[in-house]
Amino acid sequence: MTPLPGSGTDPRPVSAMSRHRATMRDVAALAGVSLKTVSRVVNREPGVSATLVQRVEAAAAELDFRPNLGARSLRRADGKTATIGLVLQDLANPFSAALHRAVEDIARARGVAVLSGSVDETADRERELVTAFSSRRVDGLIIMPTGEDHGYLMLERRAGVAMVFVDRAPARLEADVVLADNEQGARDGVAHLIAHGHRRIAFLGDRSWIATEEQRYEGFLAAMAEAGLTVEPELVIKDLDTMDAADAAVVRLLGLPDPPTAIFAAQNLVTIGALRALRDAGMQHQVALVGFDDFELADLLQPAVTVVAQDPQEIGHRTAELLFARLDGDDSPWRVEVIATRLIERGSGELPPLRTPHLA
Amino acid sequence: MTPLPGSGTDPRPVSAMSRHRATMRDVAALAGVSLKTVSRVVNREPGVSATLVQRVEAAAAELDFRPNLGARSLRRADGKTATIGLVLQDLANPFSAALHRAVEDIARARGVAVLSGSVDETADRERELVTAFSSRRVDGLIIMPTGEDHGYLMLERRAGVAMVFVDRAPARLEADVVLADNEQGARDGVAHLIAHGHRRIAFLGDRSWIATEEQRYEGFLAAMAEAGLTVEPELVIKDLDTMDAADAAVVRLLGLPDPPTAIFAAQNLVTIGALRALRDAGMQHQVALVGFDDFELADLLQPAVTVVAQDPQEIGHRTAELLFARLDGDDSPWRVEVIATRLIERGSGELPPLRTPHLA
DNA sequence: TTGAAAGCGCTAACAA
DNA sequence: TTGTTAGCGCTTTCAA
Repeated sequence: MTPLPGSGTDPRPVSAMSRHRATMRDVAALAGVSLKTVSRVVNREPGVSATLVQRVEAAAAELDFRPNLGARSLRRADGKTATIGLVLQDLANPFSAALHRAVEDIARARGVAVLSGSVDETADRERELVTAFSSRRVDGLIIMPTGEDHGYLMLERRAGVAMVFVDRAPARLEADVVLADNEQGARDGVAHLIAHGHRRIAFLGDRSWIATEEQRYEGFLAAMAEAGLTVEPELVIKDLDTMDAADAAVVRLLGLPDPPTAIFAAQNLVTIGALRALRDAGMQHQVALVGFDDFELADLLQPAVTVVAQDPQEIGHRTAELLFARLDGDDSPWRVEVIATRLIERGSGELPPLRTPHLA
Repeated sequence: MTPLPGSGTDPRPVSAMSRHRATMRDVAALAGVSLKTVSRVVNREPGVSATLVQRVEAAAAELDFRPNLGARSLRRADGKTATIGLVLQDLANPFSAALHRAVEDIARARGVAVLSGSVDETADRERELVTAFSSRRVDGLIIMPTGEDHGYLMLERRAGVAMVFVDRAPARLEADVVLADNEQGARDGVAHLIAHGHRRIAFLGDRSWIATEEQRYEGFLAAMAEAGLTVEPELVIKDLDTMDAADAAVVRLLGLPDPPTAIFAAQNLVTIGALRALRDAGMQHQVALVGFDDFELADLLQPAVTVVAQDPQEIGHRTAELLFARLDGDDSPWRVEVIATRLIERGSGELPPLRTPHLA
């Protein structure tokens, strides 16, 4: 038996050892068995005598053997890499980060690793990421989609890659989706403002081609219609793609001859931008506000902020579970799973309408 | 030339096509060239005639060829997978999430994908994650370390895996590290409170075995010593591992016969827990507070919260750049890069000391 | 229960 | 400029 690099019988000092990673061959040689026996032990296949199992395991430990999953998936019949890809809009966004963590927890329990990346609402980057993951032969994809045509994913699907969409439905592609009940959530939030006496309610939205935004706007319209209220075009401001844009929009609203008495902010960052504007104008106790999506410290502000909360953890768990069900062979028809939202009353949404000067 | 699955000449409907991914062999056959020529074109090696380049590219596009990076790295001399592993404490934590995004941006520019995972301050999970990444043959590792012995990473290093630590230095291992200037930052924050007249300053810290916590505590001690102030043991509370624990600690402090006039909160969640307790006690305008690490909405609270801000984006960029420098062959001695912190005065840290009843 | 041989998709080394 | 052959580390298939 020849001494192997890294083995205890290797007389060279650690620093002089070659950059060698032990392979199954090395382990087999040290244990005095065949390659296939090592493979059997490593994969816990039955039918190896206890003696050999022990000898192989000792040799593997001795050499710090780490099976090469790339080589394994290359050879295996199912080609599985035990890796999935997660395409998010922005890893640093709290909603995406919470979702990411939830997916990780489910994946980890199955020994699956997660590749992830940010798309920043750019269809090209979504394709780039999918390609990058695809070249690494991920078993499945979880995608928060951007853009108007996801037909390109048919290729991946045909190649046997499982996929589930999250937060938004894909365009032109039938597929599994897990999303929050955006329309109902927005409807609840706006109805809450109406119930507190508001009639002039402003709608502030993110980029309107994002499906969730569209659905939240629909919810706003539905709640207004249900109450027999007309929607004033001057109070609907969309395409607010930054906090500052939302801030500026609220400044504009407050300067109207007949300003809104309440604001429905349809997204995270839009809500925060609106909060800043109200605070800077000293109007945070005069104008009611309900935001879509909860955020840290909403309860510590004055007034505390009433929100329609999504449950990113639940959404992430359900998404990952659906993906793994597909990987396990579930071939039932495409499913759309809708996760309920929850209205959290904290104060800002319960402010009464302010009588505006010219109405007084 | 036989029709290949997925090719335009394949008469079968899409739904009936086999789950086949085109390989270089398929592309070679369709283009009527050898395997090696396809390899050359795919890898943009020089010395292929324009005609063949075009023919190969057309065939590759036709078949939706995606090179298998796993197979490539298996065969290549350098064994590179164009994938790195990122070990964080918690993907959902805003600091970790911002760092993650910064690393992603640098990696993406180089065509490198990022595997990531959460450790939750558990040494075992750190090892598990490193093993999982190692089995997938990542080229490099970025680790936010936990635990008291990182000697086990010598194996990875010996196998040629580059590694850089972030946020904290590893234990018992010489290695590259990028971290915030925790001691100086804490010192600045506490000195700021002292400059505003405070003498009885409480220190609230996270789990004390975390290196950053230790350093921040050292900074606290240094600032106190520099001002000739004695540290009251009853005002030092460590090992606050949740927001609620921090909240409870502040409740306890406020109930002391001689409560502190100022609080230095050495970590993110600790700061928020302290804020809640002060607000619930109605003392947020009476007790000064400086927190370590900035957070969204700190400027919107009343009073707005003075913090020692880290720069997670800068930290992430520098870390990734250092890792890639190592992967590019930089073999200079281990480096410790310290990123400066910045004191942001917003109000809570500038409150004057409250005269306590028994001193009045 | 164990092992030998072939080959997954790709690139290195060499040949034409 | 293009192609042939071998083999990366592993699992499959088949034989002993």
